[in-house]
Amino acid sequence: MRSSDLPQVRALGLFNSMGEENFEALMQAAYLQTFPPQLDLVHEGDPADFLYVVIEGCVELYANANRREATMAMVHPVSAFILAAVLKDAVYLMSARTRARSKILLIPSENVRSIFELDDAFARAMVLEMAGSYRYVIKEHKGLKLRSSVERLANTLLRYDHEFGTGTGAFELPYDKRTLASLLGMTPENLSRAFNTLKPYGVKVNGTTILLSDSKSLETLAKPTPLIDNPKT
Amino acid sequence: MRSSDLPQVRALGLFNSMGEENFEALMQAAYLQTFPPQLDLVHEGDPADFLYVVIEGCVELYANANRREATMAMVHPVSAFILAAVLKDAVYLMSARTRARSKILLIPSENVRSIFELDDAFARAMVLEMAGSYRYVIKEHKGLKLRSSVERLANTLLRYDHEFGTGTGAFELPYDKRTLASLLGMTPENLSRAFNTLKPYGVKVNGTTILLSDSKSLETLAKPTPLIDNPKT
DNA sequence: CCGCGAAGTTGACCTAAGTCAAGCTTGACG
DNA sequence: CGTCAAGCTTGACTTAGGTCAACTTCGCGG
Repeated sequence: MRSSDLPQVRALGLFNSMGEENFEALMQAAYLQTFPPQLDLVHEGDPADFLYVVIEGCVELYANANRREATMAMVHPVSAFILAAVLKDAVYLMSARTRARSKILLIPSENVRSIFELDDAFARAMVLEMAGSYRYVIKEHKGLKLRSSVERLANTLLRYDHEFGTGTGAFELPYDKRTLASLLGMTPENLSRAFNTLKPYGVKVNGTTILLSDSKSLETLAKPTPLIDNPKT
Repeated sequence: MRSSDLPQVRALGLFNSMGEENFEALMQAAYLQTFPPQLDLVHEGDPADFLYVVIEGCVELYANANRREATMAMVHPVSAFILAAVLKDAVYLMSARTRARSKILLIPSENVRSIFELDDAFARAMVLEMAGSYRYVIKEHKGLKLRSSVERLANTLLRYDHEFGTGTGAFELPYDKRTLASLLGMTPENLSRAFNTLKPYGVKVNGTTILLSDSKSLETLAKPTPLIDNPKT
Protein backbone atom coordinates (compact mmCIF):
# COMPACT_ATOMS: atom_id res chain seq x y z
CA MET A 1 0.00 0.00 0.00
CA ARG A 2 1.03 3.62 -0.47
CA SER A 3 3.06 4.92 2.42
CA SER A 4 1.17 8.22 2.46
CA ASP A 5 -1.96 6.40 3.60
CA LEU A 6 -0.27 4.54 6.40
CA PRO A 7 -0.33 7.34 9.00
CA GLN A 8 -4.12 7.75 8.67
CA VAL A 9 -4.67 4.07 9.29
CA ARG A 10 -2.17 4.03 12.13
CA ALA A 11 -4.00 6.97 13.71
CA LEU A 12 -7.24 5.00 13.96
CA GLY A 13 -8.27 4.04 17.48
CA LEU A 14 -8.11 0.43 16.39
CA PHE A 15 -4.48 0.58 15.34
CA ASN A 16 -2.80 3.40 17.23
CA SER A 17 -1.81 1.46 20.30
CA MET A 18 -0.52 -1.77 18.78
CA GLY A 19 3.13 -2.70 18.40
CA GLU A 20 4.94 -1.28 15.39
CA GLU A 21 6.04 -4.66 14.06
CA ASN A 22 2.54 -6.07 14.36
CA PHE A 23 1.09 -3.07 12.58
CA GLU A 24 3.60 -3.51 9.81
CA ALA A 25 2.77 -7.20 9.53
CA LEU A 26 -0.91 -6.38 9.22
CA MET A 27 -0.23 -3.79 6.54
CA GLN A 28 2.04 -6.18 4.68
CA ALA A 29 -0.83 -8.59 4.36
CA ALA A 30 -3.34 -5.90 3.43
CA TYR A 31 -4.52 -4.69 0.05
CA LEU A 32 -5.34 -1.11 -0.74
CA GLN A 33 -7.82 -0.70 -3.55
CA THR A 34 -9.91 2.02 -5.11
CA PHE A 35 -13.45 1.07 -6.06
CA PRO A 36 -16.03 2.85 -8.22
CA PRO A 37 -19.39 3.89 -6.71
CA GLN A 38 -22.21 1.37 -6.28
CA LEU A 39 -19.88 -1.59 -6.15
CA ASP A 40 -20.79 -4.47 -3.87
CA LEU A 41 -17.95 -5.24 -1.48
CA VAL A 42 -19.48 -7.93 0.68
CA HIS A 43 -22.74 -9.81 0.74
CA GLU A 44 -24.55 -10.88 3.89
CA GLY A 45 -24.16 -14.59 4.52
CA ASP A 46 -20.68 -14.77 3.04
CA PRO A 47 -17.84 -15.87 5.31
CA ALA A 48 -15.87 -12.91 6.65
CA ASP A 49 -12.68 -13.02 4.62
CA PHE A 50 -11.54 -9.46 5.16
CA LEU A 51 -11.69 -6.63 7.60
CA TYR A 52 -12.43 -3.42 5.67
CA VAL A 53 -11.19 0.08 6.41
CA VAL A 54 -12.63 3.04 4.51
CA ILE A 55 -9.76 5.44 3.72
CA GLU A 56 -11.60 7.69 1.29
CA GLY A 57 -15.16 7.79 -0.01
CA CYS A 58 -18.21 6.30 1.63
CA VAL A 59 -19.63 2.83 2.22
CA GLU A 60 -23.24 1.79 2.85
CA LEU A 61 -24.08 -1.16 5.09
CA TYR A 62 -27.42 -2.69 4.21
CA ALA A 63 -29.48 -5.83 4.67
CA ASN A 64 -32.09 -7.74 2.72
CA ALA A 65 -34.99 -9.96 3.69
CA ASN A 66 -38.50 -10.52 2.36
CA ARG A 67 -37.65 -8.71 -0.88
CA ARG A 68 -37.08 -5.61 1.18
CA GLU A 69 -33.85 -3.76 1.67
CA ALA A 70 -32.83 -1.56 4.58
CA THR A 71 -29.82 0.69 4.93
CA MET A 72 -28.26 -0.11 8.29
CA ALA A 73 -25.45 2.45 8.48
CA MET A 74 -23.13 4.65 6.45
CA VAL A 75 -19.40 4.34 7.02
CA HIS A 76 -17.17 7.37 6.55
CA PRO A 77 -13.38 7.70 6.50
CA VAL A 78 -11.42 6.74 8.37
CA SER A 79 -13.05 3.78 10.03
CA ALA A 80 -13.31 0.02 9.95
CA PHE A 81 -16.44 -2.04 9.45
CA ILE A 82 -17.70 -5.60 10.04
CA LEU A 83 -15.19 -6.19 12.78
CA ALA A 84 -17.47 -8.55 14.71
CA ALA A 85 -17.83 -11.08 11.90
CA VAL A 86 -14.06 -11.12 11.37
CA LEU A 87 -13.35 -11.72 15.05
CA LYS A 88 -15.94 -14.46 15.45
CA ASP A 89 -14.86 -16.02 12.17
CA ALA A 90 -18.52 -15.94 11.21
CA VAL A 91 -20.56 -14.84 8.21
CA TYR A 92 -21.31 -11.20 7.52
CA LEU A 93 -24.71 -10.11 8.83
CA MET A 94 -24.81 -7.12 6.50
CA SER A 95 -23.92 -6.38 2.91
CA ALA A 96 -21.72 -3.44 1.97
CA ARG A 97 -21.45 -1.32 -1.16
CA THR A 98 -19.52 1.79 -2.04
CA ARG A 99 -21.61 4.95 -2.40
CA ALA A 100 -18.83 7.02 -3.86
CA ARG A 101 -15.49 6.30 -5.48
CA SER A 102 -13.72 4.87 -2.43
CA LYS A 103 -10.25 3.95 -1.36
CA ILE A 104 -10.50 0.91 0.84
CA LEU A 105 -8.04 -1.17 2.81
CA LEU A 106 -8.69 -4.90 2.95
CA ILE A 107 -7.00 -6.90 5.69
CA PRO A 108 -7.36 -10.67 5.51
CA SER A 109 -9.38 -11.98 8.49
CA GLU A 110 -6.81 -14.57 9.40
CA ASN A 111 -4.15 -11.95 9.80
CA VAL A 112 -6.44 -9.81 11.92
CA ARG A 113 -7.19 -12.77 14.16
CA SER A 114 -3.59 -13.87 14.51
CA ILE A 115 -2.39 -10.37 15.37
CA PHE A 116 -5.34 -10.14 17.74
CA GLU A 117 -3.93 -13.18 19.56
CA LEU A 118 -0.42 -11.77 19.47
CA ASP A 119 -0.85 -8.11 20.35
CA ASP A 120 -2.50 -7.27 23.67
CA ALA A 121 -2.91 -3.59 22.92
CA PHE A 122 -4.65 -4.46 19.67
CA ALA A 123 -7.01 -6.79 21.51
CA ARG A 124 -7.90 -4.03 23.97
CA ALA A 125 -8.45 -1.53 21.18
CA MET A 126 -10.84 -4.05 19.61
CA VAL A 127 -12.92 -4.15 22.78
CA LEU A 128 -13.40 -0.40 22.79
CA GLU A 129 -14.17 -0.35 19.08
CA MET A 130 -16.75 -3.12 19.49
CA ALA A 131 -18.27 -1.39 22.51
CA GLY A 132 -18.68 1.77 20.44
CA SER A 133 -20.35 -0.10 17.58
CA TYR A 134 -22.62 -1.92 19.99
CA ARG A 135 -23.80 1.31 21.55
CA TYR A 136 -24.37 2.83 18.12
CA VAL A 137 -26.76 0.03 17.15
CA ILE A 138 -28.53 0.14 20.49
CA LYS A 139 -29.22 3.82 19.92
CA GLU A 140 -30.51 3.17 16.40
CA HIS A 141 -32.73 0.43 17.75
CA LYS A 142 -34.13 2.64 20.50
CA GLY A 143 -34.89 5.36 17.97
CA LEU A 144 -36.77 2.94 15.75
CA LYS A 145 -38.79 1.47 18.61
CA LEU A 146 -39.56 4.63 20.53
CA ARG A 147 -39.95 7.36 17.94
CA SER A 148 -42.19 8.22 15.01
CA SER A 149 -40.64 8.76 11.60
CA VAL A 150 -41.03 12.55 11.86
CA GLU A 151 -39.24 12.54 15.21
CA ARG A 152 -36.45 10.43 13.78
CA LEU A 153 -36.01 12.85 10.90
CA ALA A 154 -36.07 15.91 13.18
CA ASN A 155 -33.41 14.46 15.45
CA THR A 156 -31.29 13.36 12.52
CA LEU A 157 -31.36 16.86 11.03
CA LEU A 158 -30.27 18.37 14.34
CA ARG A 159 -27.44 15.88 14.54
CA TYR A 160 -26.31 16.35 10.91
CA ASP A 161 -26.17 20.09 11.51
CA HIS A 162 -23.32 19.45 13.93
CA GLU A 163 -21.83 16.40 12.26
CA PHE A 164 -21.73 17.55 8.63
CA GLY A 165 -22.34 21.28 9.04
CA THR A 166 -21.16 23.99 11.36
CA GLY A 167 -23.93 23.81 13.92
CA THR A 168 -25.39 27.05 12.61
CA GLY A 169 -28.40 25.51 10.91
CA ALA A 170 -27.18 25.46 7.30
CA PHE A 171 -25.75 22.26 5.87
CA GLU A 172 -25.84 19.75 3.04
CA LEU A 173 -27.42 16.33 3.35
CA PRO A 174 -24.59 13.80 3.18
CA TYR A 175 -26.67 11.28 1.18
CA ASP A 176 -29.43 11.39 -1.37
CA LYS A 177 -32.95 11.32 -0.01
CA ARG A 178 -33.81 7.73 -0.82
CA THR A 179 -30.79 6.58 1.16
CA LEU A 180 -31.69 8.87 4.03
CA ALA A 181 -35.23 7.50 3.95
CA SER A 182 -34.03 3.91 4.16
CA LEU A 183 -31.60 4.77 6.93
CA LEU A 184 -34.45 6.33 8.89
CA GLY A 185 -36.67 3.31 8.24
CA MET A 186 -39.22 4.91 5.92
CA THR A 187 -40.09 5.22 2.24
CA PRO A 188 -38.85 8.12 0.07
CA GLU A 189 -42.45 9.31 -0.28
CA ASN A 190 -42.89 9.41 3.44
CA LEU A 191 -39.60 11.28 3.89
CA SER A 192 -40.89 13.94 1.52
CA ARG A 193 -44.02 14.30 3.61
CA ALA A 194 -42.01 14.32 6.82
CA PHE A 195 -39.98 17.27 5.50
CA ASN A 196 -43.27 19.04 4.85
CA THR A 197 -44.49 18.42 8.38
CA LEU A 198 -41.28 19.98 9.64
CA LYS A 199 -41.77 23.18 7.60
CA PRO A 200 -43.67 24.93 10.44
CA TYR A 201 -40.66 24.19 12.63
CA GLY A 202 -38.33 26.20 10.45
CA VAL A 203 -36.94 23.42 8.27
CA LYS A 204 -36.24 24.64 4.73
CA VAL A 205 -35.24 22.15 2.08
CA ASN A 206 -33.75 23.03 -1.26
CA GLY A 207 -32.54 19.91 -3.03
CA THR A 208 -29.85 18.60 -0.74
CA THR A 209 -29.38 21.90 1.09
CA ILE A 210 -31.02 22.16 4.49
CA LEU A 211 -31.67 25.30 6.50
CA LEU A 212 -32.84 25.06 10.09
CA SER A 213 -34.09 28.56 10.81
CA ASP A 214 -35.64 27.76 14.19
CA SER A 215 -33.64 25.05 15.95
CA LYS A 216 -35.30 25.81 19.27
CA SER A 217 -38.76 24.93 18.01
CA LEU A 218 -37.43 21.95 16.09
CA GLU A 219 -35.93 20.69 19.33
CA THR A 220 -39.22 20.94 21.20
CA LEU A 221 -40.66 18.60 18.60
CA ALA A 222 -37.64 16.32 18.35
CA LYS A 223 -36.96 16.05 22.08
CA PRO A 224 -33.38 14.89 21.49
CA THR A 225 -31.67 12.87 24.20
CA PRO A 226 -28.00 11.97 24.47
CA LEU A 227 -29.11 8.40 25.18
CA ILE A 228 -30.16 8.13 21.53
CA ASP A 229 -28.69 11.06 19.65
CA ASN A 230 -25.22 11.64 20.98
CA PRO A 231 -22.87 9.76 18.66
CA LYS A 232 -19.94 10.02 21.08
CA THR A 233 -21.23 8.50 24.30
CA MET B 1 -20.05 -14.60 47.73
CA ARG B 2 -21.10 -18.21 48.23
CA SER B 3 -18.45 -20.58 46.95
CA SER B 4 -21.08 -22.82 45.34
CA ASP B 5 -21.87 -20.08 42.85
CA LEU B 6 -18.26 -19.45 41.88
CA PRO B 7 -17.89 -22.33 39.40
CA GLN B 8 -20.88 -21.14 37.36
CA VAL B 9 -19.44 -17.67 37.07
CA ARG B 10 -16.00 -19.03 36.30
CA ALA B 11 -17.50 -21.19 33.56
CA LEU B 12 -18.84 -18.16 31.70
CA GLY B 13 -17.11 -17.35 28.43
CA LEU B 14 -16.19 -13.99 29.88
CA PHE B 15 -14.34 -15.44 32.86
CA ASN B 16 -13.16 -18.93 31.97
CA SER B 17 -9.86 -17.98 30.38
CA MET B 18 -8.60 -15.35 32.79
CA GLY B 19 -5.90 -15.92 35.40
CA GLU B 20 -6.98 -17.50 38.65
CA GLU B 21 -5.63 -14.70 40.83
CA ASN B 22 -7.36 -12.06 38.72
CA PHE B 23 -10.62 -13.96 38.86
CA GLU B 24 -10.33 -14.18 42.62
CA ALA B 25 -9.59 -10.48 42.86
CA LEU B 26 -12.70 -9.69 40.81
CA MET B 27 -14.84 -11.94 42.98
CA GLN B 28 -13.42 -10.42 46.15
CA ALA B 29 -14.63 -7.04 45.01
CA ALA B 30 -18.01 -8.33 43.90
CA TYR B 31 -21.33 -8.51 45.71
CA LEU B 32 -23.80 -11.33 45.35
CA GLN B 33 -27.36 -10.33 46.05
CA THR B 34 -30.83 -11.73 45.68
CA PHE B 35 -33.47 -9.32 44.46
CA PRO B 36 -37.28 -9.61 44.41
CA PRO B 37 -39.15 -9.42 41.07
CA GLN B 38 -39.86 -6.07 39.41
CA LEU B 39 -36.97 -4.33 41.09
CA ASP B 40 -35.12 -1.67 39.16
CA LEU B 41 -31.42 -2.43 39.05
CA VAL B 42 -30.12 0.30 36.79
CA HIS B 43 -31.64 3.30 35.10
CA GLU B 44 -30.61 4.56 31.67
CA GLY B 45 -28.48 7.67 31.91
CA ASP B 46 -26.85 6.66 35.18
CA PRO B 47 -23.08 6.20 35.20
CA ALA B 48 -22.09 2.54 34.89
CA ASP B 49 -21.02 1.66 38.42
CA PHE B 50 -21.31 -2.09 38.16
CA LEU B 51 -21.09 -4.95 35.75
CA TYR B 52 -24.02 -7.28 36.39
CA VAL B 53 -24.12 -11.06 36.05
CA VAL B 54 -27.44 -12.91 36.31
CA ILE B 55 -26.85 -16.13 38.27
CA GLU B 56 -30.48 -17.10 38.78
CA GLY B 57 -33.78 -15.59 37.72
CA CYS B 58 -34.35 -13.23 34.81
CA VAL B 59 -33.61 -9.59 33.99
CA GLU B 60 -35.35 -7.30 31.50
CA LEU B 61 -33.43 -4.61 29.65
CA TYR B 62 -35.69 -1.76 28.56
CA ALA B 63 -35.60 1.83 27.42
CA ASN B 64 -37.84 4.87 27.69
CA ALA B 65 -38.40 7.91 25.49
CA ASN B 66 -41.43 10.01 24.55
CA ARG B 67 -43.50 8.48 27.39
CA ARG B 68 -43.08 5.16 25.65
CA GLU B 69 -41.27 2.11 26.91
CA ALA B 70 -39.71 -0.69 24.91
CA THR B 71 -38.29 -3.98 26.10
CA MET B 72 -34.88 -4.34 24.47
CA ALA B 73 -33.83 -7.82 25.63
CA MET B 74 -34.30 -10.45 28.31
CA VAL B 75 -31.21 -11.74 30.12
CA HIS B 76 -31.14 -15.31 31.38
CA PRO B 77 -28.64 -17.11 33.62
CA VAL B 78 -25.77 -17.28 33.43
CA SER B 79 -24.76 -14.17 31.56
CA ALA B 80 -23.50 -10.65 32.00
CA PHE B 81 -25.16 -7.47 30.83
CA ILE B 82 -24.26 -3.83 30.12
CA LEU B 83 -20.65 -4.65 29.48
CA ALA B 84 -20.18 -1.88 26.93
CA ALA B 85 -21.09 0.95 29.30
CA VAL B 86 -18.75 -0.45 31.96
CA LEU B 87 -15.82 -0.69 29.55
CA LYS B 88 -16.29 2.75 28.08
CA ASP B 89 -16.88 4.21 31.55
CA ALA B 90 -20.03 5.72 30.12
CA VAL B 91 -23.67 5.97 31.15
CA TYR B 92 -26.06 3.05 30.73
CA LEU B 93 -28.10 3.25 27.54
CA MET B 94 -30.74 0.89 28.90
CA SER B 95 -32.52 0.35 32.17
CA ALA B 96 -32.73 -3.04 33.83
CA ARG B 97 -35.22 -4.65 36.18
CA THR B 98 -35.64 -8.12 37.59
CA ARG B 99 -38.57 -10.09 36.19
CA ALA B 100 -38.33 -12.89 38.72
CA ARG B 101 -36.66 -13.34 42.05
CA SER B 102 -33.05 -13.17 40.89
CA LYS B 103 -29.61 -13.85 42.22
CA ILE B 104 -27.26 -11.31 40.76
CA LEU B 105 -23.55 -10.68 40.93
CA LEU B 106 -22.44 -7.05 40.99
CA ILE B 107 -18.84 -6.30 40.08
CA PRO B 108 -17.69 -2.70 40.52
CA SER B 109 -16.83 -1.14 37.16
CA GLU B 110 -13.44 0.07 38.31
CA ASN B 111 -12.40 -3.44 39.22
CA VAL B 112 -13.59 -4.74 35.86
CA ARG B 113 -11.61 -2.08 34.05
CA SER B 114 -8.44 -2.57 36.07
CA ILE B 115 -8.49 -6.34 35.59
CA PHE B 116 -9.23 -5.70 31.94
CA GLU B 117 -5.96 -3.75 31.75
CA LEU B 118 -4.13 -6.43 33.70
CA ASP B 119 -5.37 -9.70 32.24
CA ASP B 120 -4.88 -10.27 28.51
CA ALA B 121 -7.09 -13.35 28.34
CA PHE B 122 -9.91 -11.41 30.02
CA ALA B 123 -9.52 -8.61 27.49
CA ARG B 124 -9.79 -11.10 24.62
CA ALA B 125 -12.82 -12.75 26.18
CA MET B 126 -14.43 -9.31 26.35
CA VAL B 127 -13.97 -8.81 22.61
CA LEU B 128 -15.79 -12.02 21.80
CA GLU B 129 -18.55 -11.26 24.29
CA MET B 130 -19.01 -7.77 22.83
CA ALA B 131 -18.98 -9.15 19.29
CA GLY B 132 -21.75 -11.56 20.24
CA SER B 133 -23.87 -8.81 21.80
CA TYR B 134 -23.30 -6.58 18.78
CA ARG B 135 -24.48 -9.25 16.40
CA TYR B 136 -27.53 -9.91 18.57
CA VAL B 137 -28.65 -6.28 18.32
CA ILE B 138 -27.94 -6.14 14.60
CA LYS B 139 -30.24 -9.12 14.13
CA GLU B 140 -32.97 -7.53 16.24
CA HIS B 141 -32.62 -4.35 14.24
CA LYS B 142 -32.85 -6.18 10.94
CA GLY B 143 -35.96 -7.99 12.12
CA LEU B 144 -37.65 -4.75 13.09
CA LYS B 145 -36.77 -2.99 9.84
CA LEU B 146 -37.43 -5.82 7.41
CA ARG B 147 -40.34 -7.80 8.85
CA SER B 148 -43.98 -7.27 9.74
CA SER B 149 -45.12 -7.91 13.27
CA VAL B 150 -46.75 -11.23 12.31
CA GLU B 151 -43.50 -12.39 10.73
CA ARG B 152 -41.55 -11.39 13.81
CA LEU B 153 -43.91 -13.36 16.01
CA ALA B 154 -43.82 -16.42 13.75
CA ASN B 155 -40.03 -16.50 13.73
CA THR B 156 -39.85 -15.92 17.46
CA LEU B 157 -42.18 -18.87 18.10
CA LEU B 158 -40.05 -21.14 15.90
CA ARG B 159 -36.96 -20.02 17.78
CA TYR B 160 -38.52 -20.39 21.25
CA ASP B 161 -39.55 -23.93 20.34
CA HIS B 162 -35.85 -24.80 20.20
CA GLU B 163 -34.60 -22.41 22.84
CA PHE B 164 -37.12 -22.98 25.61
CA GLY B 165 -38.79 -26.19 24.41
CA THR B 166 -37.67 -29.44 22.90
CA GLY B 167 -38.03 -28.52 19.24
CA THR B 168 -41.11 -30.71 18.99
CA GLY B 169 -43.63 -27.89 18.76
CA ALA B 170 -44.88 -27.81 22.36
CA PHE B 171 -43.44 -25.28 24.79
CA GLU B 172 -44.21 -22.57 27.31
CA LEU B 173 -43.75 -18.89 26.60
CA PRO B 174 -40.88 -17.70 28.78
CA TYR B 175 -42.50 -14.30 29.47
CA ASP B 176 -45.98 -12.92 29.83
CA LYS B 177 -47.62 -11.65 26.70
CA ARG B 178 -47.29 -7.94 27.32
CA THR B 179 -43.53 -8.39 27.69
CA LEU B 180 -43.37 -10.51 24.57
CA ALA B 181 -45.35 -7.85 22.73
CA SER B 182 -42.97 -5.10 23.78
CA LEU B 183 -39.95 -7.24 22.90
CA LEU B 184 -41.42 -7.78 19.44
CA GLY B 185 -42.15 -4.09 19.06
CA MET B 186 -45.94 -4.19 19.15
CA THR B 187 -48.87 -3.61 21.49
CA PRO B 188 -50.43 -6.43 23.56
CA GLU B 189 -53.64 -6.03 21.53
CA ASN B 190 -51.77 -6.47 18.31
CA LEU B 191 -49.95 -9.52 19.65
CA SER B 192 -53.32 -11.12 20.41
CA ARG B 193 -54.43 -10.48 16.85
CA ALA B 194 -51.10 -11.74 15.50
CA PHE B 195 -51.63 -15.04 17.33
CA ASN B 196 -55.04 -15.25 15.66
CA THR B 197 -53.58 -14.69 12.19
CA LEU B 198 -51.18 -17.55 12.91
CA LYS B 199 -54.01 -19.98 13.78
CA PRO B 200 -54.36 -21.20 10.15
CA TYR B 201 -50.65 -22.04 10.31
CA GLY B 202 -51.12 -24.48 13.15
CA VAL B 203 -50.33 -22.21 16.09
CA LYS B 204 -52.42 -23.10 19.14
CA VAL B 205 -52.29 -20.86 22.19
CA ASN B 206 -53.58 -21.78 25.61
CA GLY B 207 -52.53 -19.20 28.14
CA THR B 208 -48.77 -19.40 28.10
CA THR B 209 -48.69 -22.84 26.47
CA ILE B 210 -47.91 -22.91 22.76
CA LEU B 211 -48.42 -25.74 20.35
CA LEU B 212 -47.02 -25.58 16.83
CA SER B 213 -48.86 -28.36 15.04
CA ASP B 214 -47.64 -27.49 11.55
CA SER B 215 -44.11 -26.06 11.72
CA LYS B 216 -43.63 -26.54 7.98
CA SER B 217 -46.44 -24.21 7.06
CA LEU B 218 -45.46 -21.76 9.79
CA GLU B 219 -42.00 -21.67 8.28
CA THR B 220 -43.29 -20.85 4.82
CA LEU B 221 -44.92 -17.80 6.35
CA ALA B 222 -42.03 -16.90 8.66
CA LYS B 223 -39.25 -17.43 6.14
CA PRO B 224 -36.62 -17.73 8.87
CA THR B 225 -33.02 -16.94 8.01
CA PRO B 226 -29.93 -17.64 10.11
CA LEU B 227 -28.86 -14.06 9.39
CA ILE B 228 -31.64 -12.88 11.70
CA ASP B 229 -32.90 -15.86 13.66
CA ASN B 230 -29.90 -17.95 14.56
CA PRO B 231 -28.89 -16.88 18.07
CA LYS B 232 -25.52 -18.64 17.85
CA THR B 233 -23.93 -17.19 14.74
C1' DC C 1 -30.92 24.06 -26.68
C1' DC C 2 -33.48 19.95 -26.60
C1' DG C 3 -34.78 15.64 -24.73
C1' DC C 4 -34.14 12.02 -21.76
C1' DG C 5 -33.93 9.65 -17.43
C1' DA C 6 -33.35 9.54 -12.58
C1' DA C 7 -34.69 11.55 -8.32
C1' DG C 8 -38.01 13.75 -5.92
C1' DT C 9 -42.78 15.23 -5.00
C1' DT C 10 -47.74 15.02 -4.73
C1' DG C 11 -52.25 13.04 -4.49
C1' DA C 12 -55.43 9.23 -3.87
C1' DC C 13 -55.85 5.25 -1.78
C1' DC C 14 -54.89 1.13 1.21
C1' DT C 15 -53.18 -1.50 5.07
C1' DA C 16 -50.81 -2.48 9.35
C1' DA C 17 -50.81 -1.29 13.62
C1' DG C 18 -52.14 1.76 17.56
C1' DT C 19 -55.94 3.42 20.63
C1' DC C 20 -59.83 3.14 23.43
C1' DA C 21 -63.38 0.85 25.66
C1' DA C 22 -65.78 -3.10 26.86
C1' DG C 23 -65.84 -7.80 28.07
C1' DC C 24 -63.71 -12.15 29.36
C1' DT C 25 -60.61 -15.40 32.07
C1' DT C 26 -57.99 -16.63 35.75
C1' DG C 27 -55.98 -16.89 39.93
C1' DA C 28 -55.23 -14.92 44.74
C1' DC C 29 -57.37 -13.94 48.85
C1' DG C 30 -60.86 -13.09 52.21
C1' DC D 1 -66.81 -20.33 47.40
C1' DG D 2 -67.47 -15.43 45.99
C1' DT D 3 -65.18 -11.31 44.53
C1' DC D 4 -61.72 -8.53 43.06
C1' DA D 5 -57.95 -7.30 40.20
C1' DA D 6 -54.69 -8.23 36.64
C1' DG D 7 -53.90 -9.91 32.33
C1' DC D 8 -55.72 -10.95 28.11
C1' DT D 9 -58.98 -10.70 24.24
C1' DT D 10 -62.30 -8.57 21.17
C1' DG D 11 -64.52 -5.03 18.60
C1' DA D 12 -64.87 -0.41 16.65
C1' DC D 13 -62.34 3.21 15.28
C1' DT D 14 -58.21 6.20 14.17
C1' DT D 15 -53.78 7.02 12.44
C1' DA D 16 -49.12 6.48 10.66
C1' DG D 17 -47.10 5.01 7.10
C1' DG D 18 -46.89 2.19 2.72
C1' DT D 19 -48.28 1.74 -2.22
C1' DC D 20 -49.21 3.14 -6.75
C1' DA D 21 -49.41 6.32 -10.31
C1' DA D 22 -48.97 10.79 -12.20
C1' DC D 23 -46.39 14.77 -12.43
C1' DT D 24 -42.27 17.94 -11.69
C1' DT D 25 -37.59 19.06 -11.35
C1' DC D 26 -33.04 18.83 -12.48
C1' DG D 27 -28.71 17.29 -14.32
C1' DC D 28 -26.61 15.46 -18.33
C1' DG D 29 -25.45 14.01 -23.04
C1' DG D 30 -26.34 14.71 -27.74
